[in-house]
Amino acid sequence: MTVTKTKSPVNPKHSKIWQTVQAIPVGKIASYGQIADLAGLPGRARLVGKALGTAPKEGWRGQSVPWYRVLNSQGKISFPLGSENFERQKNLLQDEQVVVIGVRVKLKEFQWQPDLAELLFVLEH
DNA sequence: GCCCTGACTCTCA
DNA sequence: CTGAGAGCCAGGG
Repeated sequence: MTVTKTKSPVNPKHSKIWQTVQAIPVGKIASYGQIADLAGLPGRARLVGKALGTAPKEGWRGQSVPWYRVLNSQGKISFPLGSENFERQKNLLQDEQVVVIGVRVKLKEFQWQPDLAELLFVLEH
């Protein structure tokens, strides 16, 4: 039969990224590149940023997408200092006991290091 | 299809 | 630490 042109409202790569981001535990953070790798999209860190920007505010599959737990590879917030988004992200992180010094977080202490179980969970989705 | 832009990252100075 | 340059890829004009 003719394939009815169902307009896909959701970019599959984006939803895959959202799911991966949802696996980040409370109080932990991950980098764009790290999420890209876990989502099976190595080298597409920039895509992660774009995906988070279009993430449904209502959440995905019944869960909110914790976009604020994603920072750049240096552990720094990727929004211009002083912007609304910058403040919003910083506040949300601090609400979860993540220490933000200036524009940065100490990766040594807060970067998410998924164990095998968490890894498999993400890969299945 | 070309050109520019961006919530990125890595390397080198 | 800062900055420049080069990869990188998806979107929009």
